[in-house]
Order: sequence, then structure tokens, then C-alpha cells
Amino acid sequence: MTEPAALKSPKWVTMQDVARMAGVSTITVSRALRMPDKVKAPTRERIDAAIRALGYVPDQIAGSLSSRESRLVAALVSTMAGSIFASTVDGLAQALREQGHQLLLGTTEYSSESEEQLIATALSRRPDGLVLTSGEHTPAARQMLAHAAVPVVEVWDLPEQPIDMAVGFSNHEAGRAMTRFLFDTGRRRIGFVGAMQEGDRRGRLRLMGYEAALGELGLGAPRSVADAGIASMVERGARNFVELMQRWPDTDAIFCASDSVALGAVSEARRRGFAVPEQLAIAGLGDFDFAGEHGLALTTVRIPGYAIGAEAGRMIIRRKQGDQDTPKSVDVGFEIVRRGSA
Amino acid sequence: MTEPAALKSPKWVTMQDVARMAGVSTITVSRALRMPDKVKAPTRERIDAAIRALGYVPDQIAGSLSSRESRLVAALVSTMAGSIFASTVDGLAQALREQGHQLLLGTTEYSSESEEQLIATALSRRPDGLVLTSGEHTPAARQMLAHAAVPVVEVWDLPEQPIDMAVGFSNHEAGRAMTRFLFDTGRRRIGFVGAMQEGDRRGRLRLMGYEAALGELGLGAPRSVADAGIASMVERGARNFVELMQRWPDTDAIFCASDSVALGAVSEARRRGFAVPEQLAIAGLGDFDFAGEHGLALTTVRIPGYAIGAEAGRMIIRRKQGDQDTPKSVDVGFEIVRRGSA
DNA sequence: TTGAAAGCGTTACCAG
DNA sequence: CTGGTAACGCTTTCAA
Repeated sequence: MTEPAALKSPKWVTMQDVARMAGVSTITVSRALRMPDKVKAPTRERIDAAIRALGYVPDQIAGSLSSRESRLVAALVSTMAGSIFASTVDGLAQALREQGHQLLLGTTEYSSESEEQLIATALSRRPDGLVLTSGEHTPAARQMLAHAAVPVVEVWDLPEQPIDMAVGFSNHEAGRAMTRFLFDTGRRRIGFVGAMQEGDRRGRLRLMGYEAALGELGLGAPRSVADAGIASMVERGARNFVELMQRWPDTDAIFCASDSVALGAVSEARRRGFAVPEQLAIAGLGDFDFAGEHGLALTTVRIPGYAIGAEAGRMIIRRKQGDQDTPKSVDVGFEIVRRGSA
Repeated sequence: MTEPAALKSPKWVTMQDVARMAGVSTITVSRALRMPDKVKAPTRERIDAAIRALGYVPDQIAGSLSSRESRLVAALVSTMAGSIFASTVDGLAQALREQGHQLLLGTTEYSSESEEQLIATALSRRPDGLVLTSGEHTPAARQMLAHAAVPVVEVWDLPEQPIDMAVGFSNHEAGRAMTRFLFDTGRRRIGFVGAMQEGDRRGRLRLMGYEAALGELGLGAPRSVADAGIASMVERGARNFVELMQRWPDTDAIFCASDSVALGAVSEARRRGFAVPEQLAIAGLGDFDFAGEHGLALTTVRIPGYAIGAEAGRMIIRRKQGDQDTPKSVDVGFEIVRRGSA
């Protein structure tokens, strides 16, 4: 009850106020802010002085409504936990800021709403672009996005039928490449751990790449364990590892769907007395923070997550600026990084 | 060149269009959307039908300008990489969505702009609240925030002079508690690793807590190593570990400023043949993803990061709704979790 | 180089 | 329960 006035009228300084103080019209203030060259120096200086004196902060909401551009890009990710999208979001935020745009972040995992709902909520901000990490979309969602005519970038995968644009790599090839790498280091009884049954397109693709390599190399039937009901990837890695070794005790190498899964597998393996990598090679995918040489020293498939985010941001901006030949699909590739675990 | 029209006029369906189709005025559509009870059922149904038929998505920009509420909360974090704020952002996003709000995320680390600039940019969206992770603020920044009269929540710390509200824990107490815990498990020559010289208030506080405990327990002079120029926390942990053991070879326990630092220290220690925890106990802080029992099994100070984010979101909403007695400061506490490393 | 007027799409405020 | 009218704070467009 001490400051009802402040609550009732958190009155922002408006462009009008600045204009009055500087003795010009609002449009001139607007110009001084956005195209300083088009305003005579003395005028501009008076305006700048007024802005500082009043502590004026432009109202982007009004600006956006008027100019019909929000300078906002929305990104929808499952979770930030688990390291997967952390650097991608960093890269995206960075690229956007460099271009004077901001990031609207939505997380989907703990949400009961459908993807359509989430997309609709994002679209209600009239973003200049949308970054999607999910990989699979309902026809309704696709239609909604087409209808909105907003640049869309799908990341961390290269869908055959991208909604609009995509920045990522071939998860299938990555799975195949690591399997072949393990083969090249002498392993012959290679298992796979950590893909989920459903809603995990990327994991499934990695698994399929692994299976393809197995076939090409004549390594026999796949040894893979998947499951649904486990919360964390690390725990999944630990549990699936145990199951895999029970079913195929002579396994000499395990490729994990991600570094988080690999962390669980490596930890459980060491706990159970397996010598990693001598007795059992374990490899991951992602090259997450903790996998580096100063940390777990995990042999992994490095994915340039930061670059994915940055490129996605740039593509949206370019498209927005009317660039006709923005690439539809950018393959950032991957790289096998051999460290201590395989 | 196939659809220049679509590019030139990504014409959004407006409330006007819906109103026309349903044979009502726009304000009735608006009401049907926001207060369905205040609209007669048949009318509402016609409106809903029109909305679906036209694929209408409300324009929050216009709505915000008119209602003077953005339903947007801005969060400024240093980076998403490094696991620290991942679950806090998840918690925040989740709490906000439950209340019909969205998250505007800004990262500061790779930015050359000052905090003032970043805050100003955020404020230009007229957010309903601001979540700050930095810990230290220039007088200009504080003034700007005061001027804006926007709810502000500082997280992961409990400043003595919060700008407005705070959700966190005592970093000093946490440092003290872990040091005492190490003492209780029999360690007497305890080192500290991983605080930066500057711009790292929380790390400094943990170090001070460690030093305080040392004094109280009569454990002699601090053994701490800090440095500035290392990129990743994991690498810092590895490097500082080496330096610490060179200067004080008889050290029998190390408390690390964060789990990332601890990961580096543990890894380097094992690489150099130290038996962890028998010969050398190593503890971290944070209870990050990778530190769990299925992973590194790191003894650590668990910080409820998700809860911090969720509570911050709720506080902003409550404040916005005019709750007079929103707590100024919420201590979420911490908890020592003993696992394999100490 | 500057300005006046007309929106942008929605919601607040009053009427009916 | 429904609607008319006037904002909201800025940018666009057209003139001067």
C-alpha cells in the first residue's frame, strides 16, 4: 500500500516526451534512433540529450505493431537440461543479437500442450522466424507454419521433407561412421544403447546407421537395447548397458545414442569392473561439455552445436532480408573424435 | 519467385476477419477468447468456428500494446553451456507457461555490450519481469531497473542488497558446509579450486565460506588456486588441480567451485594415479546432470536449480497480480549429497 | 531535413 | 450480453 501510484502508473517515458523536450516531432526522434544519418547533427544531439535526461527506452511493442516486424525469433526445444541444445541456443542467441534480434525460448518436455498449441503461442508473437528441434511434426502443425509464412529452421537433423530450411547433419551417417570407426579399431561385437522407441527420430536414425554398418561389415545381428520409461539419459545409459551385457556378454564395443547415455554406460561399466577401453570400448555422440579431454575424455561424434544455432539464426535473418537463395538445407557435418574411451 | 505475393503480403488473419465471419464485433471476439463465460454460448460457437475456419492466431503484439502487459518475462544468463542454468531456465519456462507467459532469453557471455545495454534491450519489450543471474550490477543498471518499475528476481544467490527480489541460497554457507563435511569425513588438508578472480561473486563467496570453515576448524592457511584465462570450467578444474597439488602435495581433499570444475579435477586426478576418494577426496557444487549416481557419482552440494527457476517465475507472476506480500528473498537452501568422490 | 496524419490489431471504457 | 469509440506508442506515407 506504500506506492499504489507506482503500481498503477509505471509510466514509461514515451517518444512523445523526448520529442517535446528536444523540440521536435516524434517522427524525428524515431529517425534519430534508427537512421541517425537522416537527421541533422545538432538536432540529433538535442534528441540524444533528451533521451539520456529522461532515461527513455523505446517501446518495441509499439514499434513492432507499427513496422510489422518483431525482431524476435522463437525457438522450441524439448529441454535445456541434458546438454544437448545448450550450445545451440547459445549460438542462436549470439547470432540473433548481432543482428539486433532477440530470442523467445519455449520448452516442450514438461508441457501437456500439443506442439500445435506451442507453435500457435509462439506465432502469436509474430516472430520473424522459428527454430524447431523436434524433428517430427503433425500435418496440422505443418499447415499452420505454412499458413503463417514464417521462416522455419529445423535443427540437429536433415529431414527429407523439411518444412522450410534445415541445419544439421545426417544422424544416420553419424551412426554408421562411428560403428565403422569402432570396427576399424578392431572391435567386432558392437552393441548400441540408448535410443528410445518413439518420438526420437534422431536416435532412431543413429540406430539405423549402426545397423546399416553392421550389415555392411558382416558383423551379424544388431545388439541393441532401448526402453521407454527412464527419466535421465545418464540413467538410461547405465541401465541399458547392464541389460545389453547380460544378453550379449561377449560384446567388445558399445556405441551410445548420445554422450549422456555414454556417461551412464562408462560409469556403470567401470563400476562393474570392465576395463574401458581395453576390454570394452564405449563411444558417444555430441561432444558435450563433460566429454572433453579434460573431463570424461569420451570418444565421440562431435556435433557443432553452437554452429548449428548460429547458422540457423543467420539463415532466418538472411531470409527475412529478402535473400532469394538462402540454402534450404545446411549440412554442418560431424567428426569422430578419438579420446580415451574407445 | 514462385510466390512473391506470399512474401509481400504474409497477411495474417485479423480479429476483424473473424468478427466479420461470425457476424459480431471485434470486441466480442476478444471476449470470447479471453473470457468465454461473458459471451453467450451460441455466439461463442460461431466465433470458434470462424477462428478455426480462418486459422486465426491472435496478435499478441497488438494485444500487449493495448492492454499494457506483454506476458513476457526476460531472463539474462551468461551462457547456457556449462550446465549451470539449464535446469533453472527449464523451471522458469515451465512456471511461466503454466501462467500463460513466455520467456525471452538473453545471453551475455559472448557479448561486447554492457549489462546496461542488454537490460535496456530486454526492457524495450516491456517484459512483465526480469530474471537476472549475474550477481553484480552497475549503479546505472540498478537505476535503470528501478526507473522501469519492473519486478526483478536475482537468482542463484542471495545478495545483501537485492535489486528487488531474490531466489537462491547462501553461497558462503554452502562453501562452509562442504568444507566442514570434508572435515567430518576425516580430511584435514583441504584445498579449494576454481574460483575466478573477478566477475564471479558466487565463486568468491564459496571460497570465502571455505576459508571461514578452515579458520573455525583450525585447519591452517587456505590452499586455493584461481586463475582468469581459461575457457571451460572443466579445463580450469584440471589445470588448477595440477597447480594445487604442486604447491601443496599433501592435500587430502579438494572442494571445487562447481561440478564442472570438479569433473576436471577428478579426471585429472585419476589420470595422474590418485585414488579418489581414498587418497584424495574431491567434491563439487551444483549436482549437475553428469554428477549423479549413474554418472560421475560426485559428492556435491545439491542446488535445486529447477526450483529456483520455477520459484522466480511464480514470484514475478504473483507480484504482477498485485500480491502485496510477495517475499523479497527466498532461500531454497542446499544439501550435501555424498556419493563416490568424497 | 522535418512534420502531419493515418494507421498497425488489439483491449479499455462506457453505453445500451 | 454486445458494441462504439478511443486509445496504446510507434512507423509509414506523403507533403512541405
